[in-house]
Amino acid sequence: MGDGQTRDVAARLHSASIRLLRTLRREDDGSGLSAPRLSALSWIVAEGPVSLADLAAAEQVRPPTMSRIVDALVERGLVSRVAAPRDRRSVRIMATEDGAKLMAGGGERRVRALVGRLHKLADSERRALARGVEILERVAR
Amino acid sequence: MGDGQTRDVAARLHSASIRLLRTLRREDDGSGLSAPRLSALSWIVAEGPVSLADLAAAEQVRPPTMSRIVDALVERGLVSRVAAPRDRRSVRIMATEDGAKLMAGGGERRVRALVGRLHKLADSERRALARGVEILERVAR
DNA sequence: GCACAATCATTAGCTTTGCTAAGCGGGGAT
DNA sequence: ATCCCCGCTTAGCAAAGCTAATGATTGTGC
Repeated sequence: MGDGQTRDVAARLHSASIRLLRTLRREDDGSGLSAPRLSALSWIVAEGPVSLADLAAAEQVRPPTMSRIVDALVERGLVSRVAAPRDRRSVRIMATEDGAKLMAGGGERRVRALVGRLHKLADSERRALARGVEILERVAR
Repeated sequence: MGDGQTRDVAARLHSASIRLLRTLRREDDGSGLSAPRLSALSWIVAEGPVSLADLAAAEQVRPPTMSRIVDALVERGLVSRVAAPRDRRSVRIMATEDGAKLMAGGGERRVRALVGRLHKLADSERRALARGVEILERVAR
Protein backbone atom coordinates (compact mmCIF):
# COMPACT_ATOMS: atom_id res chain seq x y z
CA MET A 1 0.00 0.00 0.00
CA GLY A 2 1.48 3.33 -1.06
CA ASP A 3 2.20 6.23 1.21
CA GLY A 4 -0.50 8.29 -0.40
CA GLN A 5 -3.07 5.63 0.26
CA THR A 6 -1.90 5.25 3.82
CA ARG A 7 -2.29 8.95 4.37
CA ASP A 8 -5.73 8.81 2.88
CA VAL A 9 -6.76 6.03 5.23
CA ALA A 10 -5.36 7.98 8.17
CA ALA A 11 -7.17 11.18 7.28
CA ARG A 12 -10.44 9.38 6.70
CA LEU A 13 -10.13 7.33 9.84
CA HIS A 14 -9.50 10.51 11.77
CA SER A 15 -12.54 12.35 10.54
CA ALA A 16 -14.77 9.31 10.59
CA SER A 17 -13.92 8.87 14.28
CA ILE A 18 -14.68 12.48 15.04
CA ARG A 19 -18.01 12.30 13.25
CA LEU A 20 -18.95 8.99 14.78
CA LEU A 21 -18.48 10.29 18.29
CA ARG A 22 -20.13 13.61 17.60
CA THR A 23 -23.11 11.81 16.12
CA LEU A 24 -23.41 9.37 18.97
CA ARG A 25 -23.03 12.03 21.58
CA ARG A 26 -26.56 13.19 21.04
CA GLU A 27 -27.99 9.78 21.79
CA ASP A 28 -26.82 9.75 25.37
CA ASP A 29 -29.92 10.82 27.19
CA GLY A 30 -30.96 7.33 28.19
CA SER A 31 -28.30 6.47 30.68
CA GLY A 32 -27.46 10.07 31.46
CA LEU A 33 -23.79 9.15 31.28
CA SER A 34 -21.25 10.87 29.08
CA ALA A 35 -18.82 8.97 26.91
CA PRO A 36 -15.85 8.99 29.28
CA ARG A 37 -18.03 7.93 32.20
CA LEU A 38 -19.60 5.09 30.28
CA SER A 39 -16.24 3.97 29.02
CA ALA A 40 -14.78 3.99 32.52
CA LEU A 41 -17.78 2.16 33.96
CA SER A 42 -17.56 -0.41 31.24
CA TRP A 43 -13.94 -1.08 32.11
CA ILE A 44 -14.69 -1.31 35.82
CA VAL A 45 -17.53 -3.76 35.29
CA ALA A 46 -15.40 -5.91 33.00
CA GLU A 47 -12.12 -5.81 34.87
CA GLY A 48 -13.38 -6.08 38.39
CA PRO A 49 -11.80 -4.17 41.27
CA VAL A 50 -9.12 -1.96 39.88
CA SER A 51 -6.86 0.77 41.23
CA LEU A 52 -7.27 4.36 40.15
CA ALA A 53 -3.87 4.43 38.49
CA ASP A 54 -4.62 1.28 36.49
CA LEU A 55 -7.99 2.59 35.46
CA ALA A 56 -6.50 5.89 34.37
CA ALA A 57 -3.87 4.04 32.36
CA ALA A 58 -6.47 1.78 30.76
CA GLU A 59 -8.51 4.79 29.72
CA GLN A 60 -5.43 6.76 28.72
CA VAL A 61 -6.14 9.63 31.00
CA ARG A 62 -4.28 11.25 33.91
CA PRO A 63 -5.14 10.20 37.44
CA PRO A 64 -6.78 13.48 38.45
CA THR A 65 -9.09 13.28 35.47
CA MET A 66 -10.08 9.74 36.31
CA SER A 67 -10.50 10.59 39.96
CA ARG A 68 -13.17 13.09 39.04
CA ILE A 69 -14.92 10.70 36.68
CA VAL A 70 -15.03 8.12 39.44
CA ASP A 71 -16.46 10.78 41.75
CA ALA A 72 -19.36 11.18 39.36
CA LEU A 73 -19.95 7.44 39.11
CA VAL A 74 -19.86 7.08 42.88
CA GLU A 75 -22.33 9.91 43.26
CA ARG A 76 -24.73 8.10 40.95
CA GLY A 77 -24.25 4.90 42.94
CA LEU A 78 -22.81 2.94 40.05
CA VAL A 79 -19.40 2.34 41.53
CA SER A 80 -17.79 2.17 44.95
CA ARG A 81 -14.41 3.19 46.26
CA VAL A 82 -12.87 1.04 49.00
CA ALA A 83 -9.43 1.45 50.51
CA ALA A 84 -7.25 -1.49 49.51
CA PRO A 85 -6.66 -3.76 52.52
CA ARG A 86 -3.04 -4.34 51.61
CA ASP A 87 -1.86 -0.86 50.79
CA ARG A 88 -4.11 1.76 52.26
CA ARG A 89 -2.88 4.43 49.92
CA SER A 90 -4.46 2.58 47.07
CA VAL A 91 -8.11 2.27 46.22
CA ARG A 92 -10.23 -0.58 44.92
CA ILE A 93 -12.81 0.68 42.50
CA MET A 94 -15.61 -1.73 41.76
CA ALA A 95 -19.05 -1.65 40.21
CA THR A 96 -22.11 -1.72 42.42
CA GLU A 97 -25.06 -3.89 41.53
CA ASP A 98 -26.69 -0.92 39.83
CA GLY A 99 -23.56 -0.26 37.83
CA ALA A 100 -23.29 -3.85 36.67
CA LYS A 101 -26.99 -3.94 35.89
CA LEU A 102 -26.75 -0.79 33.82
CA MET A 103 -24.03 -2.25 31.64
CA ALA A 104 -25.55 -5.73 31.47
CA GLY A 105 -28.96 -4.40 30.53
CA GLY A 106 -27.46 -2.96 27.40
CA GLY A 107 -27.89 0.34 29.15
CA GLU A 108 -25.48 2.01 26.84
CA ARG A 109 -27.72 3.96 24.63
CA ARG A 110 -24.82 5.10 22.51
CA VAL A 111 -23.79 1.54 21.89
CA ARG A 112 -27.36 0.50 21.24
CA ALA A 113 -27.66 3.25 18.68
CA LEU A 114 -24.48 2.03 17.10
CA VAL A 115 -25.79 -1.53 17.06
CA GLY A 116 -28.83 -0.27 15.22
CA ARG A 117 -26.62 1.23 12.58
CA LEU A 118 -24.54 -1.91 12.29
CA HIS A 119 -27.64 -4.00 11.75
CA LYS A 120 -28.15 -2.21 8.47
CA LEU A 121 -24.89 -3.56 7.11
CA ALA A 122 -24.51 -6.73 5.11
CA ASP A 123 -23.09 -9.61 7.07
CA SER A 124 -19.83 -9.56 5.14
CA GLU A 125 -19.45 -5.86 5.85
CA ARG A 126 -20.04 -6.39 9.52
CA ARG A 127 -17.33 -9.00 9.52
CA ALA A 128 -14.92 -6.72 7.69
CA LEU A 129 -15.67 -3.95 10.15
CA ALA A 130 -15.04 -6.30 13.05
CA ARG A 131 -11.63 -7.10 11.62
CA GLY A 132 -10.93 -3.39 11.15
CA VAL A 133 -11.89 -2.70 14.73
CA GLU A 134 -9.40 -5.26 15.99
CA ILE A 135 -6.65 -3.48 14.11
CA LEU A 136 -7.90 -0.11 15.19
CA GLU A 137 -7.64 -1.19 18.80
CA ARG A 138 -3.96 -1.82 18.34
CA VAL A 139 -3.43 1.47 16.56
CA ALA A 140 -5.22 3.39 19.27
CA ARG A 141 -3.07 1.94 22.01
CA MET B 1 -23.03 -12.70 12.82
CA GLY B 2 -24.96 -12.97 16.09
CA ASP B 3 -26.44 -10.09 17.98
CA GLY B 4 -24.00 -10.56 20.80
CA GLN B 5 -21.09 -10.29 18.43
CA THR B 6 -22.57 -7.23 16.79
CA ARG B 7 -22.93 -5.57 20.15
CA ASP B 8 -19.35 -6.46 20.96
CA VAL B 9 -18.13 -4.86 17.75
CA ALA B 10 -20.19 -1.76 18.49
CA ALA B 11 -18.85 -1.42 22.02
CA ARG B 12 -15.28 -1.93 20.93
CA LEU B 13 -15.59 0.43 18.01
CA HIS B 14 -16.95 3.02 20.38
CA SER B 15 -14.13 2.81 22.86
CA ALA B 16 -11.46 2.40 20.22
CA SER B 17 -12.63 5.66 18.66
CA ILE B 18 -12.53 7.42 21.98
CA ARG B 19 -9.02 6.16 22.65
CA LEU B 20 -7.76 6.96 19.21
CA LEU B 21 -8.80 10.57 19.48
CA ARG B 22 -7.52 10.89 23.01
CA THR B 23 -4.17 9.53 21.95
CA LEU B 24 -3.87 11.78 18.95
CA ARG B 25 -4.88 14.80 20.91
CA ARG B 26 -1.53 14.93 22.60
CA GLU B 27 0.35 15.14 19.34
CA ASP B 28 -1.08 18.47 18.45
CA ASP B 29 1.47 20.66 20.10
CA GLY B 30 3.34 21.35 16.90
CA SER B 31 0.75 23.57 15.33
CA GLY B 32 -0.62 24.66 18.67
CA LEU B 33 -4.10 23.93 17.41
CA SER B 34 -6.54 21.54 19.03
CA ALA B 35 -8.52 18.98 17.08
CA PRO B 36 -11.69 21.02 16.62
CA ARG B 37 -9.71 24.07 15.54
CA LEU B 38 -7.64 22.13 13.05
CA SER B 39 -10.69 20.42 11.71
CA ALA B 40 -12.49 23.73 11.27
CA LEU B 41 -9.48 25.36 9.66
CA SER B 42 -9.12 22.45 7.31
CA TRP B 43 -12.72 22.87 6.19
CA ILE B 44 -12.34 26.63 5.76
CA VAL B 45 -9.21 26.26 3.66
CA ALA B 46 -10.82 23.59 1.48
CA GLU B 47 -14.28 25.04 1.10
CA GLY B 48 -13.40 28.67 0.68
CA PRO B 49 -15.46 31.47 2.17
CA VAL B 50 -18.22 29.94 4.21
CA SER B 51 -20.89 31.19 6.58
CA LEU B 52 -20.78 30.38 10.25
CA ALA B 53 -23.96 28.32 10.10
CA ASP B 54 -22.64 26.23 7.21
CA LEU B 55 -19.34 25.70 8.94
CA ALA B 56 -21.05 24.64 12.14
CA ALA B 57 -23.23 22.22 10.19
CA ALA B 58 -20.24 20.79 8.35
CA GLU B 59 -18.45 20.20 11.63
CA GLN B 60 -21.60 18.94 13.33
CA VAL B 61 -21.49 21.50 16.07
CA ARG B 62 -23.82 24.29 17.25
CA PRO B 63 -23.24 27.83 16.04
CA PRO B 64 -22.09 29.26 19.38
CA THR B 65 -19.45 26.58 19.65
CA MET B 66 -18.18 27.29 16.18
CA SER B 67 -18.25 31.03 16.77
CA ARG B 68 -15.80 30.59 19.61
CA ILE B 69 -13.55 28.32 17.60
CA VAL B 70 -13.46 30.89 14.81
CA ASP B 71 -12.60 33.54 17.41
CA ALA B 72 -9.52 31.56 18.31
CA LEU B 73 -8.49 31.12 14.69
CA VAL B 74 -8.95 34.81 14.01
CA GLU B 75 -6.88 35.68 17.04
CA ARG B 76 -4.05 33.53 15.67
CA GLY B 77 -4.36 35.24 12.29
CA LEU B 78 -5.26 32.05 10.45
CA VAL B 79 -8.72 33.09 9.38
CA SER B 80 -10.67 36.28 8.76
CA ARG B 81 -14.27 37.26 9.28
CA VAL B 82 -15.87 39.62 6.79
CA ALA B 83 -19.48 40.72 6.69
CA ALA B 84 -21.21 39.25 3.68
CA PRO B 85 -21.90 41.97 1.11
CA ARG B 86 -25.31 40.58 0.27
CA ASP B 87 -26.74 39.82 3.67
CA ARG B 88 -25.05 41.81 6.35
CA ARG B 89 -26.26 39.55 9.13
CA SER B 90 -24.14 36.81 7.69
CA VAL B 91 -20.38 36.41 7.76
CA ARG B 92 -17.86 35.15 5.26
CA ILE B 93 -15.15 33.16 6.98
CA MET B 94 -12.03 32.59 4.93
CA ALA B 95 -8.48 31.47 5.50
CA THR B 96 -5.67 34.01 5.56
CA GLU B 97 -2.43 33.31 3.80
CA ASP B 98 -0.97 32.01 7.04
CA GLY B 99 -3.91 29.69 7.55
CA ALA B 100 -3.64 28.26 4.06
CA LYS B 101 0.10 27.90 4.43
CA LEU B 102 -0.28 26.03 7.68
CA MET B 103 -2.58 23.46 6.13
CA ALA B 104 -0.65 23.21 2.88
CA GLY B 105 2.59 22.59 4.72
CA GLY B 106 1.25 19.25 5.89
CA GLY B 107 -0.05 21.08 8.91
CA GLU B 108 -2.20 18.27 10.08
CA ARG B 109 0.12 16.75 12.58
CA ARG B 110 -2.52 14.49 13.97
CA VAL B 111 -2.89 12.79 10.64
CA ARG B 112 0.86 12.57 10.26
CA ALA B 113 1.09 10.94 13.66
CA LEU B 114 -1.57 8.50 12.65
CA VAL B 115 0.27 7.70 9.45
CA GLY B 116 3.28 6.87 11.56
CA ARG B 117 1.25 4.39 13.52
CA LEU B 118 -0.23 2.82 10.42
CA HIS B 119 3.22 2.29 8.99
CA LYS B 120 3.88 -0.18 11.76
CA LEU B 121 1.10 -2.44 10.56
CA ALA B 122 1.55 -5.32 8.16
CA ASP B 123 0.41 -4.56 4.66
CA SER B 124 -2.52 -6.95 4.91
CA GLU B 125 -3.63 -5.31 8.11
CA ARG B 126 -3.47 -1.90 6.55
CA ARG B 127 -5.65 -3.14 3.76
CA ALA B 128 -8.14 -4.65 6.17
CA LEU B 129 -8.23 -1.41 8.12
CA ALA B 130 -8.83 0.55 4.93
CA ARG B 131 -11.80 -1.63 4.19
CA GLY B 132 -13.09 -1.15 7.73
CA VAL B 133 -12.74 2.61 7.42
CA GLU B 134 -14.87 2.64 4.29
CA ILE B 135 -17.62 0.89 6.17
CA LEU B 136 -17.13 3.09 9.20
CA GLU B 137 -17.66 6.16 7.07
CA ARG B 138 -21.08 4.90 6.11
CA VAL B 139 -21.92 4.07 9.70
CA ALA B 140 -20.84 7.48 10.94
CA ARG B 141 -23.00 9.35 8.49
C1' DG C 1 -44.72 52.07 4.51
C1' DC C 2 -44.63 50.06 8.92
C1' DA C 3 -44.98 46.74 12.20
C1' DC C 4 -43.95 41.97 13.06
C1' DA C 5 -41.77 37.75 12.29
C1' DA C 6 -37.80 35.12 10.89
C1' DT C 7 -32.78 34.56 10.40
C1' DC C 8 -27.61 34.90 11.36
C1' DA C 9 -24.45 35.59 14.53
C1' DT C 10 -22.80 36.56 19.09
C1' DT C 11 -22.84 36.87 24.21
C1' DA C 12 -23.70 34.88 28.70
C1' DG C 13 -23.54 31.18 31.62
C1' DC C 14 -23.39 26.23 32.72
C1' DT C 15 -21.20 21.43 32.49
C1' DT C 16 -17.71 18.18 31.39
C1' DT C 17 -13.15 16.83 30.27
C1' DG C 18 -8.44 17.33 29.97
C1' DC C 19 -4.04 19.05 32.00
C1' DT C 20 -0.22 20.42 35.68
C1' DA C 21 1.20 21.60 40.22
C1' DA C 22 0.83 21.00 44.89
C1' DG C 23 -0.73 18.64 49.13
C1' DC C 24 -1.62 14.62 52.25
C1' DG C 25 -1.18 10.36 54.10
C1' DG C 26 0.61 5.60 54.12
C1' DG C 27 4.86 2.38 53.03
C1' DG C 28 9.47 1.13 52.58
C1' DA C 29 14.52 1.53 53.03
C1' DT C 30 18.55 2.72 55.38
C1' DA D 1 13.55 6.91 63.41
C1' DT D 2 13.99 9.41 59.53
C1' DC D 3 13.66 10.36 54.92
C1' DC D 4 11.92 9.59 50.59
C1' DC D 5 8.66 7.63 47.38
C1' DC D 6 4.02 6.52 45.88
C1' DG D 7 -1.07 6.70 45.25
C1' DC D 8 -4.59 9.55 45.33
C1' DT D 9 -6.97 13.90 45.83
C1' DT D 10 -7.49 18.96 45.62
C1' DA D 11 -6.95 23.33 43.33
C1' DG D 12 -6.94 25.92 39.48
C1' DC D 13 -6.66 26.63 34.43
C1' DA D 14 -8.23 26.12 29.36
C1' DA D 15 -11.06 24.22 25.83
C1' DA D 16 -15.31 22.29 23.82
C1' DG D 17 -19.92 21.41 23.99
C1' DC D 18 -24.70 22.88 25.08
C1' DT D 19 -29.11 26.14 25.75
C1' DA D 20 -31.13 30.59 26.32
C1' DA D 21 -31.16 35.26 25.43
C1' DT D 22 -29.69 39.54 22.67
C1' DG D 23 -28.56 42.35 18.60
C1' DA D 24 -28.69 43.41 14.11
C1' DT D 25 -30.63 42.74 9.57
C1' DT D 26 -33.79 41.01 6.34
C1' DG D 27 -38.21 39.66 4.67
C1' DT D 28 -43.54 39.71 4.99
C1' DG D 29 -48.29 40.98 5.50
C1' DC D 30 -51.49 44.28 5.48
